[in-house]
Amino acid sequence: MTPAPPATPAPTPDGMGVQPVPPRRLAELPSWLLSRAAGVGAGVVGEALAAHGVRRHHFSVLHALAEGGAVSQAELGRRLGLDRSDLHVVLGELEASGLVERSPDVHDRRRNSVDITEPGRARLVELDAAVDSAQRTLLARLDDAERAEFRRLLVVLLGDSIPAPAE
Amino acid sequence: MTPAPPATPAPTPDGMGVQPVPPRRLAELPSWLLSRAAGVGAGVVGEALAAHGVRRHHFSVLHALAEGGAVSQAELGRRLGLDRSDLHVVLGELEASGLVERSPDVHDRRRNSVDITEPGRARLVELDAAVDSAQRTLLARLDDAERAEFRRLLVVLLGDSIPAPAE
DNA sequence: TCCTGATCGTTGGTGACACCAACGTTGGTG
DNA sequence: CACCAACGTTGGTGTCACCAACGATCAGGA
Repeated sequence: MTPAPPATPAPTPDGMGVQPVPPRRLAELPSWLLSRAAGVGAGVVGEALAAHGVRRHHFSVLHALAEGGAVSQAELGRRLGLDRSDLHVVLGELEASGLVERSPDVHDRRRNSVDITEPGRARLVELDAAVDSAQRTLLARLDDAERAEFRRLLVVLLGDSIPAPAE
Repeated sequence: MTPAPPATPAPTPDGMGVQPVPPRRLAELPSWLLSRAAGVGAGVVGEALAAHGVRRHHFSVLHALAEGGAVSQAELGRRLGLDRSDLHVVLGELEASGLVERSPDVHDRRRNSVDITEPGRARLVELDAAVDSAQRTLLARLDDAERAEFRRLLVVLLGDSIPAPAE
């Protein structure tokens, strides 16, 4: 297929506005498309969250705590696929904002028990709405059936590499 | 929707090996799944390329040049959705490796005409093989029909936001 | 009991990638 | 000529992923 058109012999004044076309080979690569789509997704979601003063990791942490209750930092990192060191910073910021609480674990003094606060839950409600809106923006070009199938394929593709790609 | 299951009352000894489970809410978010999948893709592709001494941007640039012929740096950036400044670095590395050539544009002295070299084309053959292999790894859990549909959905989702999400 | 190894939180660093601001140079236009 | 746009370049910021090391703590076996 594609007998390889001998490279645009067209003059292509280079600067003009035919609109930029990526190399065909890249536009066919699943990994490239995936990276682009993820970039768009991170953009719209990040923007939506930034309007409420948080980043994506903060949102993830708040949800993990809201759903799973108080856990240690290490366990939190395991569930979200986040490195302990990165989590340390995120938790510091969340704690400074009063959205989470860190308290020493009475059963194991190595651990910090982290939990979401009431202000954290309140903030999470706003964030959820913003993120849902961002999802709609992201998936705007897909109909309902396509959205469902898209999500299904992503889940299948990821398989057990959720949440931590690292072995 | 989602009447909010009252948070796992299960004790969950926290440290134990049930395998980390991300919050349900996140596992349903298309943007989150997308980000994860893109991370996995970037991982396998990046690893494959690193074995040949290049990163993903180098691969993109080489392909753009191989398909489109010599172009200016700015036009290259437009086609690939890369910032001029980032491209500057990438081109410097590629030129140092002898895979591309920069020469002043005779018709417009502002521009550099960038083209791929013969060693560049040779390297690209290796890179293509490695990247194809990485795609197979990435899509291993999807059958042929699913892979086609997955790619189609990505293209539809991206719409005209290829290659530059930035307006 | 003591020793050993694993886990915890913390600190500090690296690399890839996206994006932005500014500069001097050059081209095109009024 | 004066002006603005585009070019390549330099230098910076922010997000995210990942890694190495430290002291403190816990659990298990000798």
